[in-house]
Amino acid sequence: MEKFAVHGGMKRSSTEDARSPRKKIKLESDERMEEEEEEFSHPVPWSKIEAEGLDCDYAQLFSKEEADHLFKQLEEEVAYSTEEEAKVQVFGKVYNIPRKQATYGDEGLTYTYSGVKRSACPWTPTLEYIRDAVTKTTGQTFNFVLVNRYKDGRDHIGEHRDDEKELDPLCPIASVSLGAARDFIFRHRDARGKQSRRQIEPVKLELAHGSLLLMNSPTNTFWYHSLPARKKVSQPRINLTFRRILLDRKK
DNA sequence: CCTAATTCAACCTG
DNA sequence: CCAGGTTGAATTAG
Repeated sequence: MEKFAVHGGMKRSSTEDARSPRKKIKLESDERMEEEEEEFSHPVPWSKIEAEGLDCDYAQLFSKEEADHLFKQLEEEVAYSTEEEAKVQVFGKVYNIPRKQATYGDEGLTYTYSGVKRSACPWTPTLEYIRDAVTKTTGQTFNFVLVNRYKDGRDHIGEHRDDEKELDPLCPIASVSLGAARDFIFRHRDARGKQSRRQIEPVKLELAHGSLLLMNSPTNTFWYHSLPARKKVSQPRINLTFRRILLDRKK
């Protein structure tokens, strides 16, 4: 079978990379974090992940220490939907989703997940901090984040595309991983099903603690992705997918 | 008529 | 042969 895609390779940032140890994160409860100007560009080595119709960039955004701290903060701050609220109905059957979810974002934004519309909670300090770190390294801005928490290797998500109508199709989706490393698998839409006319290998990654995966257009048009169960994983993982949601044109 | 996310079973691999 | 991974089929209402 195919090896996992190689990390490290070409870089994307213009600067001469080199891991400058980044400043420690301090999240004092009432202190608004002001980022200094010198923090504006974070030079981070990127690896490019490419296939037909697939275009992703992967980087280690946070050091282990920073990522540990952020994980802890999120464990305290994030309020997930209850099992009751998160039930999903497909083909007439009701399921508990095998993970926990929360939605945060700018005021008034709503997110629809398999028919259920929920409004975004206001940003927490840690989520804002991470959002801004992503913006600094990518130049992209986001108004929404979907938080998924996988309590161990049995929690997972099946193959899907992030093709919700309300998403800005040209804005990349930025996926930040904290906690246990998990496999992440892309499959081309034409390579699925019994008599798929095309034989396209899946693209497999491992998403590390503190990493950032940018999924650029048109990846989501052609490729499904999943986070499969991994029985040997016993620790939790929190995934943040930052998105740009188009504002509803109110009539 | 079209669209849904998950479970499960069957097959594959080490 | 077992455990675990991978794939595809099944599943129903609005």
